[in-house]
Amino acid sequence: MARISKEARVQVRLRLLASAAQHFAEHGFKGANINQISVDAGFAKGTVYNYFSSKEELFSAILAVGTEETVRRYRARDLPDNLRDHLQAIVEEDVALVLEQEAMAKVFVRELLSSSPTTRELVHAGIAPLVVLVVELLEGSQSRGELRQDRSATELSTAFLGMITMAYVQNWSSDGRRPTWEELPAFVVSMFLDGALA
Amino acid sequence: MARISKEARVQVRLRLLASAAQHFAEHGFKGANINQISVDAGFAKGTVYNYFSSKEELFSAILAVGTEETVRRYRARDLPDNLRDHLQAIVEEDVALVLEQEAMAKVFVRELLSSSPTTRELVHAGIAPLVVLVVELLEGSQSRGELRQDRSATELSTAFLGMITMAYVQNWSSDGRRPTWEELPAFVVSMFLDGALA
Amino acid sequence: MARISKEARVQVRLRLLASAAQHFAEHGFKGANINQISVDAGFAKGTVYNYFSSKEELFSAILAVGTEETVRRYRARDLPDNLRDHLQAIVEEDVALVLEQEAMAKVFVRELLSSSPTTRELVHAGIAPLVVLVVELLEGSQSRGELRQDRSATELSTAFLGMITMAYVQNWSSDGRRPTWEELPAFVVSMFLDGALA
Amino acid sequence: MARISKEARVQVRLRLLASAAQHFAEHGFKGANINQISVDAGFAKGTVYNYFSSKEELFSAILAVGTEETVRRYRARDLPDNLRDHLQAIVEEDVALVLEQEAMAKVFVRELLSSSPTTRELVHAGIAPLVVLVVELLEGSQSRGELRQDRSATELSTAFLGMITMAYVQNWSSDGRRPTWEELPAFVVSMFLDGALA
DNA sequence: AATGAATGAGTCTTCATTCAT
DNA sequence: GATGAATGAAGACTCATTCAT
Repeated sequence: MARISKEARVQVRLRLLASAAQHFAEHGFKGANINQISVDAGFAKGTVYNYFSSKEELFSAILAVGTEETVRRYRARDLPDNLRDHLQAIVEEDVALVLEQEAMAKVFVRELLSSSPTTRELVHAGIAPLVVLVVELLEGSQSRGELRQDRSATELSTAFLGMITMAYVQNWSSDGRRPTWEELPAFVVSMFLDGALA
Repeated sequence: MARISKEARVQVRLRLLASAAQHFAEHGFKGANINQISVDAGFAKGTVYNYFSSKEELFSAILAVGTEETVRRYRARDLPDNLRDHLQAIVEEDVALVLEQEAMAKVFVRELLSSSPTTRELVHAGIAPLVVLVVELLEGSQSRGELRQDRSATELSTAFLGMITMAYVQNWSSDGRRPTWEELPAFVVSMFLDGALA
Repeated sequence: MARISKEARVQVRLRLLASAAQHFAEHGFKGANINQISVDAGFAKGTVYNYFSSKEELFSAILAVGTEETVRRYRARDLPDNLRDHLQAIVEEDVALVLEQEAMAKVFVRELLSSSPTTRELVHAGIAPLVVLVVELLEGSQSRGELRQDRSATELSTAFLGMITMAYVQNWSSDGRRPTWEELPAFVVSMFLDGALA
Repeated sequence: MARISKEARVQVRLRLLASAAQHFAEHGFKGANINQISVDAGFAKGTVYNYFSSKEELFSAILAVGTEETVRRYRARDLPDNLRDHLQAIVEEDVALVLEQEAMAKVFVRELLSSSPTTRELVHAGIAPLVVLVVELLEGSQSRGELRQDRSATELSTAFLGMITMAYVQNWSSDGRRPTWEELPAFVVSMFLDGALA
């Protein structure tokens, strides 16, 4: 019974994580209710504790999912040697993932300002893969003279990721009106590279 | 200890608001502790309730401060007829205010994603003055052909304000390393108008 | 200024007592709010404490009013030598007083079952004058052979006062429909003396 | 400690109700302490909330017990066709029940004057079965010409039930001296039917 | 492994009481 | 003497966590 059991265990874990992400996204860490998370995942109150030893651990598990998958999917694509296409591919893959895991994405944004050092580190660790990828990309471009040099690649990446994040927030806050998820990648990349000037 | 002057009452209120902003910013609405807010303001735990009838009302009072002051200070300045200077003035004044009221600013950012409709409305109402100002400015510029026309002024303002917000978050998260508060306005405006390309 | 001052003090005290009776009657001892009592009496929060040293003392002062006045008014009347008329006079005077001090009367009834020994004693002391009067009256009647002898005058008085009390409760609970205050004395006395049989 | 039997759950509920009745009877609704109720029932302070969602609901549950059982027991008896015996049977059964559920009975009496409309309605609903029974009995007697006709059956029932209630109060207040529980039914019925006259 | 009853620390809120003005 | 700001004990209620079944 081992294998099936193991597989089943993973499935239960995923259901719990999905439910938890939903609650943490909507109510914050303190406001989320562990028992309700369990119930909404289709189990009884205590069941979370068979998979996570505490609320903190459950929360960490969500942040641990992170942006690795975004990077993996981006790398799996075959792209022309062109910064604009690469950046757009990144945003496209991130949007795709955010749409799949909307709740988890919201948790990240929500906890960006958390005071708890632990939480902050988890958030930073979670988005690190994406940050590293973008910084490397921009550094390469800078060294080829394609990008402005008055700002470090790190600063530029902050602006880029900031624009992505705020586009998400805007979309969530406006119930998905503008920019829509489809046009979001092109919009963000264009604003980032070309600026607003005519 | 009765019959303190009206002025004294206002001062107490401000101390409570400042303490509350700090706590809400650090721990979120649910995580903030009313008693601790009162104690950290230098009073006994029950004292908040002499000034605010509930945690909700205290929270609302913070968000009600809003961005009116930013707009007011911006309008008080005498600026050349130049989009770049106007945008930079806005960011400068906003940064100045954020530095004065850092905790309150964090509360806004933190609650952007709150699920409670009430909270979300309060946040939107709080930043409305700034949004209106920026949209008007960009619309004027668009009509003079200075800005790209493929995006609405509203979308462009989202990008602009998003970059400001994320620059704040970045600064807070990195303990003020880069971009520093001083160079932040020029950085944001340049990225917004000129883009990252060389 | 002494005399006027003294008079004024008494008036203030009475207003506070009246307001307090209202609150104690409606919400019970624990449920009554001292500050509200003061405000409803037309003063500021703390003012009660210039007249009563604690909630307990204020409460006691109400119960101390008692039934002396009922007895006094009854004795002031010139009545034929007839048990029925005497009993009816007692009820009439008590009803008159209850109508004047409805709130205080309700406090008595409400606290009949209070567990606090102090309160219970106060209630008993308050109604003692009336109990004594009725018992004496019934004893005299018994000694003249007018009343049944199988029950002590004390037991009979319990029945009599109980019927009065419950008639009040009934009247209050039914918003004064039946029995009305006017017909109440005759009804109670007749039920007590004659019974329900045809 | 999960999955206790249904029966066990009912037992816990009863223990909580008994403890609650005690507290509400002694201190009134506002004065009763939920935590203490739970502790005195032998549980931790929060346990009440696993069975009742609020203090109000717990209180209602007590009043909901009502006088149905008294009526049921009375109807189960085989009685001669005689008003006096029927009335006495009612009081006997009510006394029996009051002795079993003394605390709950006190709650009823205590809350008769409560200002909260909800509470008052609950009390009235609780005693309704008994009121209906007595009124029907008296109406039948009146139609057979056994009872005085100058008062409605409803008014007469008020007097009867009022005498019962006050006999209880008297007994509780005097620590059970007179009338004793045993002689109470005969006393009340005799006073009600025959009056005090010799 | 899942359940859900029990626990008890923790939090919002009320309010009797004090006392500076 | 009146005021009402400040206090802090107390209490209703929540919920993360434990653990017997």
